[in-house]
Amino acid sequence: MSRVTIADVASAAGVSKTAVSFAFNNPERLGQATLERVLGVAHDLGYAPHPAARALSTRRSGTIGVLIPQRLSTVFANPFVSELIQGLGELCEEHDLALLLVPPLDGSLEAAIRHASVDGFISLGLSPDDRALEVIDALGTPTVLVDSDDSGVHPVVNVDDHGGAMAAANHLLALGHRRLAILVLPPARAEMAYTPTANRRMAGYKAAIEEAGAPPPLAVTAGISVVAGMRAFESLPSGASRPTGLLAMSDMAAIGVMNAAQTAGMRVPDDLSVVGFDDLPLSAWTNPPLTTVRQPIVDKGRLAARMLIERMNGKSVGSPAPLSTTLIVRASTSEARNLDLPNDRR
Amino acid sequence: MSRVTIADVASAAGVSKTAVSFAFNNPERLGQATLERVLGVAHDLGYAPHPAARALSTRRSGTIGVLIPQRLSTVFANPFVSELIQGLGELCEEHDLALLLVPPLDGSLEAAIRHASVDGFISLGLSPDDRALEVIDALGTPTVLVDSDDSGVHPVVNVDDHGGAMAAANHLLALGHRRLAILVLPPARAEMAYTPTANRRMAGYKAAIEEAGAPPPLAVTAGISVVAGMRAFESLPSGASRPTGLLAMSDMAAIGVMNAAQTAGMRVPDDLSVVGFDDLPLSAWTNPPLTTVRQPIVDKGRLAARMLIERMNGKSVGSPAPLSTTLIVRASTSEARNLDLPNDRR
DNA sequence: CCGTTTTACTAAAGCGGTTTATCGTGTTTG
DNA sequence: CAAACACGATAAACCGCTTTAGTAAAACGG
Repeated sequence: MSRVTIADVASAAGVSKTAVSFAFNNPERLGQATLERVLGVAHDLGYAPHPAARALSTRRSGTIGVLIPQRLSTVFANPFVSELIQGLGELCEEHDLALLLVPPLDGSLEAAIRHASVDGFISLGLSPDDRALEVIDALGTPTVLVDSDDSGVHPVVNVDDHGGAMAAANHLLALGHRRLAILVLPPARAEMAYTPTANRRMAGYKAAIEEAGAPPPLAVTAGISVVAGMRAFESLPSGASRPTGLLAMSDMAAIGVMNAAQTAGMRVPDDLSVVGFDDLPLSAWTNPPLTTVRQPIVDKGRLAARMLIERMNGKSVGSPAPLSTTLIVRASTSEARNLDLPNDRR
Repeated sequence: MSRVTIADVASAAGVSKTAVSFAFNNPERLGQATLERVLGVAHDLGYAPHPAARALSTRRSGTIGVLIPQRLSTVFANPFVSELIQGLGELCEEHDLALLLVPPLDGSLEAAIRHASVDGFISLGLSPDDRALEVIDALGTPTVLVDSDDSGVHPVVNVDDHGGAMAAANHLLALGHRRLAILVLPPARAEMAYTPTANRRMAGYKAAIEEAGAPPPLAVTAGISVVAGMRAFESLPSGASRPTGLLAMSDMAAIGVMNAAQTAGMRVPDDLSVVGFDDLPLSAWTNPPLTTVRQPIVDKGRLAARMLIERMNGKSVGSPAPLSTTLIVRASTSEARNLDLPNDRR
């Protein structure tokens, strides 16, 4: 039982393949009577154009691809991606597009890109000089970068990471914290440099810390997951040099830190103040509710999709201004109490 | 600047298109020398086979589709889907498959199915007599149903909803609760009946309640989101007939109820005990941590993908036994205190 | 009533690959 | 030395659809 093709419909309706095709794509070129007959026959036979054949012919697949730099199981453990997809999805549905998740193929994102039948790509967290983007350029597929740097070749959607990070650090500094630790986002792909996002946030944290004249912070790389945050907490120094304030570049890691700290008998925020980044929906319900930097993730997805669709339609679009971030103060931060620091000039 | 085709490579290497194709798909049919030359030229030119052309020719797209019965923005607000995708993703990566999200096209899931270029479908929460599945049958695309009923035509992956629901209800009943409310999952698609999952859970709740001789519960339909849970709480009766125990069919709705209850000045679990369903990762960190029924969502995704891949390879597979569910008791439930019920036979 | 448009429909050429059947060549075999 | 046989490479058909160019018939205009 093979699929019903356009030829089947054509012969059943006693017309040419062209007529059947016109019935769907160019109805005004057919007479009223034949149009109805063809449509009727097609419906009765359950005919649907073969997507690949159509894509080959029209050079359009009706699909946009989301480049996932890591394993799906890693990436989807972070609600960030779900949020982004909500935004992308809204636009996709509006424009009748499907969404293809493109994780590395056999470990190679480049290979995956070549195999993906899409009209455009959304890239997540890739540095603009990533090899994967060279492959895309060779293919000529329209692409919009999310969380990257603007190198001029592709439009980029970013948020104000620097400002958000500064706000987070300033918040802790204003509460009197001096010994700070930073949980740095891991590289998007193995053996690569830190992500552009991580660099900007780091710069923001450091700018605020330096400006306040506080000692340089401790930086630890932690994956974007609760368990990674828990592990990161273990690696923090204890005793007198123990940090009293922690700046996490992701809410997930921040939650992990709070968990691990509480398990270790510390109180949050009394013994350790924690600030996250993202403001995921769940961060409002953690215990204690997380102080964090809100970034408009869904908007980001919406905007990126809108820009990509415009690019796919031939319009050229530039990178918009970074979307703004806001510090959301909840209960995971409080005044530094034990100011018995060696380097404290009280 | 058009894409590099197989013909370009062929003429550049001074061979036929066939030779180039063989170089990639049937290397042993080419001489050592030509093979290397062709591969070299192809690499230099940055050649990659056009996915649609390849799909048309081989009748394989290297993609599996996930049927999303509602809008992406609705569905991805529920971490359940992320979890499932983690499971699906593991198998996809193992088998070099991409994942296509297939939400309704212009409101029609049937139309979306016809447009999707996939080798198989994973269906979420669709009743086995859903019209969308008829379209799939006409297409002959291998399909595995998740959270459905076994009608014999497609393999189904389920968890023990009935047992899990009974355990949840028995837990509340054992704590002395008698006035219970149930938050029912909404239909998968607008204007349709309740999902098979909802029916099984409902049956489980009711069986336990009847067996315990408690009064029939109040049932309210609530979407799978925090705000839906909050709204559902508002619609519950207050005063003397106010339920003391609430059985939610999803953790998200349960969290919404807890939030709304606390906002309304009630204490959880003292004034209202809440049991969820799913055991999402975040449910362990809510305030208070949620008592819920754990279902192995990632396993479910893995299993469904494994079965689908087998079906795609021509093997016929049957539906496995429902995966087991476990009651996870946390802090959102406690003994019923105010037993001043009208219909209580203390 | 004949030339010109319009209308309604079709033949055939792609789109870019894969695959079957075939064809020279040089090597082995009877 | 002719026949058989690998071996290496290719021509051409095919996958299922879109679309350009073109044709026959009907409508129109003078």
